[in-house]
Amino acid sequence: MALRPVTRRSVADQVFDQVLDDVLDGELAVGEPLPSERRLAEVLGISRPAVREALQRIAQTGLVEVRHGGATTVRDFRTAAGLDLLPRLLVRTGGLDTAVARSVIEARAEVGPGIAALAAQRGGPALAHQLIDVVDAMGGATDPVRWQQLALDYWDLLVDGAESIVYRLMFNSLRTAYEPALPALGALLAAEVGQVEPYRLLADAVRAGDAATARAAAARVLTPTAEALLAALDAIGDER
Amino acid sequence: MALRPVTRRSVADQVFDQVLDDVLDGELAVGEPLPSERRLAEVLGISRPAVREALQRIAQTGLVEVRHGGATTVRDFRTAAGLDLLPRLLVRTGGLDTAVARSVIEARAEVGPGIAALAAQRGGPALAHQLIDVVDAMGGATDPVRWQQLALDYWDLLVDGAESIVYRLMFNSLRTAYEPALPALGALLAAEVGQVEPYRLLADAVRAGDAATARAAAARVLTPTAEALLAALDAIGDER
DNA sequence: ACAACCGACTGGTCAGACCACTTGACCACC
DNA sequence: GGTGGTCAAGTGGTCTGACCAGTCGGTTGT
Repeated sequence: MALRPVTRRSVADQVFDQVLDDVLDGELAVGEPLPSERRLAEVLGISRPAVREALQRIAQTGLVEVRHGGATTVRDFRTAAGLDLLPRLLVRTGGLDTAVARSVIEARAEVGPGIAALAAQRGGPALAHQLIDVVDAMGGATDPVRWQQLALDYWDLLVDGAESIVYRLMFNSLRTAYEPALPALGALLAAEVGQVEPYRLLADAVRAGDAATARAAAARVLTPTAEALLAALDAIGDER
Repeated sequence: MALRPVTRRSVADQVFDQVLDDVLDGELAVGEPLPSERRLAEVLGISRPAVREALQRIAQTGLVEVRHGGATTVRDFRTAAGLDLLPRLLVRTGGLDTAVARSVIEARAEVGPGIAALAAQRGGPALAHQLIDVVDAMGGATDPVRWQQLALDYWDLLVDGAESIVYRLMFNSLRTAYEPALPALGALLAAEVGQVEPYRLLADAVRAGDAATARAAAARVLTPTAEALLAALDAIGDER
């Protein structure tokens, strides 16, 4: 018996999603005014405070601009949106946006080594010890999803060791986008299960405080996954 | 007579800032419940809808968790916050957080070359032409702030050329944090004004589609600024 | 032609009420 | 001792209707 928590979504949540999707899909052109709060409330059959909560949250993400006395207008998300929008761009209208997914994989492969280098400079043996603990756990994992979660834990430690708030925040944003997709991705990444050596080598480089080696080792950790995922995305693209 | 635009901040805005600061400063411990909406409204002397708008916006950033029927609790921003929070972390309680600033500079120097490499692969001569236009404009600029704004425009083009939504969003977040500080930083970066050669070399590498050269050229573009800023931060740290 | 004005419309705020949900205490039962 | 039922208090969710505070565009008077 597989029970799932029931989801109860608030009215404001639904408005938030609906308007956000319309903005991202381009149904509302950039610069175009949204209907007034009163009108939205009437059309949607809800109260104005509920509409306002949704609009204020959207304004918080930077996708619309609310001006007292004037109309609320749509902004260009390519210049206005921040990394927090990534999860919503990655999975849209039910499906996975392959262009966004490619971009995530690229960024992961590009930024990861830099994090590893910083962690090697700053983490020291204490960090290496924690990393090895995770690697040992990975050695015992057989489920691909479980494996990937441990890999995320590994990177979490690495990001901590880098002692960089910017990388920490980047990682959080990427993880938020990446983690929900894990179950769906599990099968694709089954081949990687058991390949602990690259992770161990990276931990060794961290212990030695060798930034250059850590950078190279991180690349070897990330490349297989990146290639597997990009190949899978190509396959999806072909069958369409 | 130097007049500045008057700032009219809405009640909800003020509550938003106040609660956010309390969370970031750790005055509200992680896991701790916030006062109830009714209580907050009473204490602050405002209406409940105004409080709600503020809390919902904070929840949107991930810093608190609102549960129907239960208390609203504080989350750990180190694991819950995304890159959008960066501007608020960079300038806090009036001053610049030097640790955050260091991190921004580091990340900029680390991520920039990757963007340049992608742009070289994908941008081609068309992008290079646009870049050269900006470089020419930089050649005529004498004001440090103006110079830095042109440099941002240059990077904006490069990010466009990289055709990566993730880098685009990262850049937006970093720019949002960086740009407001520009006037204050202007003087520190005066020495860089006129050094257009690195920018021109990078544009050439983009025209040639040479990713490796572009990567190296980007490093040469970024390093002087990074070193100047880090030195300035050291000076600030010393005088305290 | 121009400036001042004014009305219609927009977002901002308030008050008070009721609904939906969580929590914890208490109690009856097995 | 553990189970489940019940209930009250407190919390967030929503609604209504009103008024305040800005913006905008047309009208009016010069």
